[in-house]
Amino acid sequence: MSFVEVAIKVPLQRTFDYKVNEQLTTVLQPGMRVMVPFGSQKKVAVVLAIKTSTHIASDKIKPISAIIDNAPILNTQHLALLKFASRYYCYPLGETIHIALPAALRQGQCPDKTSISMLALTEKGAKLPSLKAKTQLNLLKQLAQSGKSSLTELKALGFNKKTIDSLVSKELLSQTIEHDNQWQNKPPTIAAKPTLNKEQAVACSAINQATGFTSFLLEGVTGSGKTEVYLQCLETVLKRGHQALVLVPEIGLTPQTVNRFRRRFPDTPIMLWHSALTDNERLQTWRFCEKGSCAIVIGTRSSIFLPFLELGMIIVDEEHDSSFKQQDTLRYHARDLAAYRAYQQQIPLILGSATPALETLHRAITDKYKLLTLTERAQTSTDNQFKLLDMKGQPEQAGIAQASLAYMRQHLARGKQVMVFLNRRGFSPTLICHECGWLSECTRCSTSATFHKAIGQMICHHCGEQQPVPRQCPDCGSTQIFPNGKGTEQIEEFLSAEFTDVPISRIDRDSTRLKGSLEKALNDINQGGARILVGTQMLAKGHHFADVSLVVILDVDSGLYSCDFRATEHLAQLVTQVAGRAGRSGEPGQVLLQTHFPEHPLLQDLVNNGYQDFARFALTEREEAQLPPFTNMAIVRAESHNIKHVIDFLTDLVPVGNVSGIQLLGPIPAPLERIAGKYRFQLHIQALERSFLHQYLAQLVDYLSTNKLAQKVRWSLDVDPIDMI
DNA sequence: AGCACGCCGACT
DNA sequence: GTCGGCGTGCTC
Repeated sequence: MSFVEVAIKVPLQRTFDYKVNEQLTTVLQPGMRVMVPFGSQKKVAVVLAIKTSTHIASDKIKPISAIIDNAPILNTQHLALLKFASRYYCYPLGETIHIALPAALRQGQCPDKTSISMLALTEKGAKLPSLKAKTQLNLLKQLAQSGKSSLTELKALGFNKKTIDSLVSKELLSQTIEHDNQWQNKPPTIAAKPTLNKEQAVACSAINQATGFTSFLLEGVTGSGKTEVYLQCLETVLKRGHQALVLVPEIGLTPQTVNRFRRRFPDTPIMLWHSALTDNERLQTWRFCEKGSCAIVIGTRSSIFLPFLELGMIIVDEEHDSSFKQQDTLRYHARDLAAYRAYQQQIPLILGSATPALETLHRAITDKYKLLTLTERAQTSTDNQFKLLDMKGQPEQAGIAQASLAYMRQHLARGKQVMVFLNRRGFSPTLICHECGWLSECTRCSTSATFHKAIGQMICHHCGEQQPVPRQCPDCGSTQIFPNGKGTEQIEEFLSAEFTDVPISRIDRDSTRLKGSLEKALNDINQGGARILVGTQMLAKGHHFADVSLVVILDVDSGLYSCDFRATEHLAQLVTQVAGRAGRSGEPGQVLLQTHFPEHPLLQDLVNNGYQDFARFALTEREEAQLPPFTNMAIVRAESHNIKHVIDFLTDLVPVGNVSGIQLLGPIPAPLERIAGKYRFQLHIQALERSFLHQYLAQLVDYLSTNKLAQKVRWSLDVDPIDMI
C-alpha cells in the first residue's frame, strides 16, 4: 500500500495523508492536484509527497477519490518556494498554495489558455489621422506609445470597447491573436537604445557577467537611469532565451513604464500582473508563464508566485516600497521571496531604489549584496536645492507659509510648475467646536473623522465609516464648529483663491477614484494644463513631470516624532522621492520643507548630505537601539470587541516557548487601539538570531493551535513586520 | 475555515 | 413533541 501526503486549504499547520492504489503511484507526482474526502466534504488537495508508510492509524486513513492532473501544476522548485513561504511566515501550507494559484486551478478545474488578443495601430492608424472623437485619438496616441496593448490593458486606462471597435472598423486599429507558441526563444528585436553613461555601463556589465545567484542593490538617485539598466540587463536575459520577472510597487505599474518596455522589445511577449486583473486574465498569464510563452512579466507583489518555465532574472523596482509586503493573510514580503527564488534558481536579483530600505542597505554594506551606485542625473548637472523652512513664528494660511507662497509666485512667474505635497487627503482631519473643544471622531475607531467638504461627509480613513457633517456640536449644541488641521482638499481650495488665474490639479485617492482619471490628470499636467499640483504620496511615486521646478512639502514634522521606529526612514524616503519630482526640466529644482524643527539632526543630515548619508547614519542608530535589521522581529496581533479577551489571550502567550535569546514586549495597545469597534493589542517578539526566532515561532504556533483563548479573538502573526499598526 | 454533533429554549 | 440557537471538537 502507498500513501500520499497532501496540502489542503484549511487553517491548520499540518498536512494530511491518504491511501492510494499501488498502480496509481506510478502516475502520481508531487505538485499534482487530487480530490480527497475531508470530513464530510470533498476538497481539492495538492500532492506534496508519495510515500510507503504513514503514522496515521489504518482505521482513520481514507483513499483519495480522484487524480485531477496528468502533470504537476506546481513543479518541485515552485513547491519548495511555497513551502518556504509557509514556514517562514508561519502560515498554513494549504492556504499558502491557495493564495498562489489562479481561481480556476484552486477549484480543481484544468482550463488552458492558448491565445491572447492584442491591439495595435494599422499603417493608416500610425499616421494619427485627425479625428473628431477625442477619446479615439487618445487611444491612438496611447498605442503609438506602447506599440501594442491587450484589450484589458486599454480598458484599465479608461477606454471602452466601443471606442476600440469603432477604430477597428475604421481600419486604424488591428486586432491580432497572439498564440502561446509564438515566442520560442528566438532572438528578440531590440529597438534603438541610448548609450549608457559610465556608471550605468559598470552596473550593466557587473550584472550581465554574474553567474549563478548574485544580488545587486542598484542605488540610483531619481532620474539616474535605473530603468535603462534594467532594460539592457533584460536584453541579455532575453538573448539567452530566458524569462524575467519585474516586480513593481502597486502604484508603479504605470502605462509610461510599460510602454517603455514594450517599445524596447517590440516583438517580445510582455504581460502585466496586478490586482485589477480578472480570474480569466490571471489564468492566462499563469499559463503563458508556465509554457515559457511569456518572456517578461511586469507585476505587483503577487507575481512572485507565477510559474516560470525558465526564469533568468528578477528585478525589484523601488524595492523599499511598502506595498511589496502583504498586510493580511500570508504576510509575505515579495522582495524577500524574490531573494529566495533567485537563490533557488541561481539567477541574478536586482533591487533598485533611490532610497533603499535600511534592511537592504545593511545587506549591501555587509557584502551580502553587491552595491552598484548611479549618481549622475540625466537631465540636470546639479542636485536639487533643499531648504528647511522654519515654521516657528512664520505667518501661514492653510498650513502654507508666506515664504512658501513667495517662492511659488517666483517659479510660476518663470512659467514653471509647482508641486505642493501633503500626505493627508480630505479637507481637514477633524472638525473642532469653538465653544467646548469637541473634536469629530469615528464612532468605531480611536481616530478622528475626516471632513470631506466636496462631498459633504465625515469619513473615517481607517474603517471607511461615513457620517453626515454635523451642523451643531453634538456635545454643547454650538454652531461654532470649524475645520481643524489641513488636508489636500483645503490646500487646493486655498491655492485656487490665492492664484486665481493658475490652473490647479489635485491628485489623491479621492480625485482619482474613477478608472483612468489618474492617467487623464497626469497627461493634463504634462501638457501644461495644470500649473500647481497638490497631492498626497500618489504624486511622489514614479511619475515624470517635465516642468516642475519647485516642490513644497507641507507637513514634515509628523514623521519626526512617531512611535513607529521606521517613521523617520519612511519620511526620508518620501521626502527624497517627492523631491525627485522636481528638477527634470534641465535646471536644478528647489525643495522646501516646512518644519518646526529645522535643527533636527535627521532633517539636517537628509537635507545637507542626502538620503545615502542619512540612511547610513540611521543604520548606526538602529544598531545602537538593537532594532531591525540588527534584530529579527515578529508581532502577534489580536483584536476583539471584548478587550479582556484580547489582553488575556496575549498575556497567556508570554510564558510559552523555551528558546533562549528571545525578547518579548507586551501586551501593548496597538497604535490605533480601536478600529471598527474592535480593541487591538500586540505582542512584540525579538531575537538576535533568525533561527531562534523561527524556533520560537514554531512553538508559539503549535501552542496556538490548541489554545482555547485563541478562538475568542482574531489573531495574526506578522514576521518581519514593516509597520506597527 | 467548514461542518456535524449536542444540548437547551420557544414554537405549532 | 421539534426547530434552531451557537458552543465544542475534528478533519488523514
